Amino acid sequence: MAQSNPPFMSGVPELLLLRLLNDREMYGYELVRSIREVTSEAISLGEGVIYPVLHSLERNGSLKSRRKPVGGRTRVYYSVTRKGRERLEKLQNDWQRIQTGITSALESPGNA
Amino acid sequence: MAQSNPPFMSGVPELLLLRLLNDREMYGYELVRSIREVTSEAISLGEGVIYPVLHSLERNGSLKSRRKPVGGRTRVYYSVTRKGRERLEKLQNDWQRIQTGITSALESPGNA
DNA sequence: ATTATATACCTAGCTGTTCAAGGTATCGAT
DNA sequence: ATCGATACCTTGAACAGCTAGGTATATAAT
Repeated sequence: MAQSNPPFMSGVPELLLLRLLNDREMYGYELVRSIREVTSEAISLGEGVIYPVLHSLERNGSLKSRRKPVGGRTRVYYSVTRKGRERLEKLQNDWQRIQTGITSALESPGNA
Repeated sequence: MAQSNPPFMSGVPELLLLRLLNDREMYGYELVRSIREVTSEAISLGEGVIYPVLHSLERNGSLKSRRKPVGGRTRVYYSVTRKGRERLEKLQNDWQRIQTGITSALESPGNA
């Protein structure tokens, strides 16, 4: 037994990936750099994080992929499915909630 | 080797505890409920999370505790040390950074 | 009396996320 | 021919957080 819920603040990599891919299709290596850029270096997720998440998102039908040869190399481009868009919306709401929660917790003291 | 940096979004429980205790001393059980309240139920950390964090914060000198008997039971009140205040400041900055990073990542697309 | 609920402390053990560190292969530049 | 960048991937370990327990006292209900 003892089935564990995911840690309360996980799912952020997933959120970022879905958010970026919702604009346009991208490939893994590109996403790694892109996340660094759009977060102004605040968040840096390595390939060891990105690839597994992409694979699991594809497995559960949130993403679909197509292989595209580019100059000898092959890129795997991912794009968001309808299910992925639903997932994105949920994650965005979750994030909004906890973000707001923490912000209000950090605000000044018992000054009701 | 392979010494690992802490996961990029951890330390939030720590942050919340230090932040609350910076206003006034509190005891563990009280903090559990308090975190739920101040975050409008967005974040709910059980005793299994809170107590170990309190202990480790005390061990590294960020918190000090005093036992206080209240009607037969004994409460352990924690308060923030100078070192804890420094730690709080650091964690607040960290949080601010990643919070800002994610927010900007979630904003609209390539509309430069 | 006894059961139940709330308070108040704590720990052990699992598991999922994330991390570092590898490995493969192609390409362009030196 | 070697190097760095691109591009894909996986393995193994570390660690934070979760569930689920356990102890004990006080109070309220049965």
